[in-house]
Amino acid sequence: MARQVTGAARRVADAAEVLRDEKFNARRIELAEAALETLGELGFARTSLREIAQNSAFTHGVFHYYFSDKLDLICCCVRHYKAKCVTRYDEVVATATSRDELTEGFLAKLAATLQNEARMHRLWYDLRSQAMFEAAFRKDVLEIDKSLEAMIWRIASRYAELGGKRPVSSPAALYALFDGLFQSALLKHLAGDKTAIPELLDEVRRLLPTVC
Amino acid sequence: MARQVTGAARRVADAAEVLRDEKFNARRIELAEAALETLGELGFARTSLREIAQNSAFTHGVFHYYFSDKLDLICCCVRHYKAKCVTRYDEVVATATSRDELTEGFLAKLAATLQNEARMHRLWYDLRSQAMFEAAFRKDVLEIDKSLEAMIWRIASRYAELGGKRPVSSPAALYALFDGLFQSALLKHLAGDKTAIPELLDEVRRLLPTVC
DNA sequence: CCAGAATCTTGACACTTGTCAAGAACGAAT
DNA sequence: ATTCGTTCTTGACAAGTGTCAAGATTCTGG
Repeated sequence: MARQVTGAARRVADAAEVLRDEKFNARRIELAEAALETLGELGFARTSLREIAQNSAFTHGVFHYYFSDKLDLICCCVRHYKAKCVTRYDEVVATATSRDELTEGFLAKLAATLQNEARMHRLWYDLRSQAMFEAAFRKDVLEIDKSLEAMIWRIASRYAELGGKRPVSSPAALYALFDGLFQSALLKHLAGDKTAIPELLDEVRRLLPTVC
Repeated sequence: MARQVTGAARRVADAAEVLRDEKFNARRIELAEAALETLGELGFARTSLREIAQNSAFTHGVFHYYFSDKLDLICCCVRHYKAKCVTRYDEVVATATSRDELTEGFLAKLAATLQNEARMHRLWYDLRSQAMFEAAFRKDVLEIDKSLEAMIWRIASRYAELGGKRPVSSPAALYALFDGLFQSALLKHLAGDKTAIPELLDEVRRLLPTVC
């Protein structure tokens, strides 16, 4: 009987703890999201915790309550960023019923991303470069890179399938190609080059049928 | 007569000034080279002028005598880095007399670069990312990117020529592909992945005949 | 309603940063 | 040898950094 009571109490306590953990985690993500704003604006090198706090509804002390240090915060940002990114094209892949439809859906999303989320993406490239110096970032970055590669591979596979073919190169090479093109277009776009986006689209439109 | 004297004096003075300028510039490059050491070690975000000075034979004040500010120094570093980089494969292109020879020469240089100059190259990717945030870097970075694209194109053209073919894709796409592969391999290599280099070589060996 | 825990604010700390200026050391022309 | 312009060193400055701890505030279970 006593054991049952303690068992029940334990369960209640556990549930409470889970709830607290969830709340804690939700807050972490809120903070990470706020941090991503400033990081996307200034880049890793120029972003300080106080700057992040000032551009958000929080005070700089809160960040140390929820994160052990700055790296911890930024790792959380990177991980959170991932979840948003890697499913970007999945709807297009799922709904397209022809090669043309897939192409146009892909290109449209590509252009929109470059246009509207340039800051988030330059941050991604920044952090991926940081991972070459800072070991703490590597695990997460490599994982995201893998997810992005898989994402591109899903598009290419579907595209090939719709044409009754198979992709002619490896997932790694395909990802390298598209990522390289995107990165280059992003830089040009940020530099004010109006032709960057249409040229990327042309290039991809030309490339797709030759690689899949 | 007086005019001739002043003319001669002017010429002497000019020569002296040119000499001083050259010396000044040589010093700038020395300093830039020293800075590149530390930048390659720590990355842009973590490198301070004092750190650069401490890892070199100079004191931190000298840098302000030769450069107007930190950005000026780093721009000089980037520009200097370029000169070293863009001719890396030219000898191979010039001397190879068959597709195999070109392939093996290219792959050997690729592997050596990844092995021995990883720090310089991660710095390049770091600075290219910085250019997405800092407008002052963009001009130089875009220019270097163009030079690297041309370098890759020279290899591909020669490779195609040796097989009596023509490259099947644009210079931009080819550069994106190889740069993307290199960047990914570099990150894996720095993360301690022993297979990164051989896998890159395999990939490139497989790719070359299909793109040219 | 109240005690104790969770959450948040504030201000301080030790340290690093880029920049600059005063002057020392040096070199070359007179 | 002296003088003058170049080159370099040193030390200081203000601003900004991550981190932390003491206390205020808010939330919550009893």
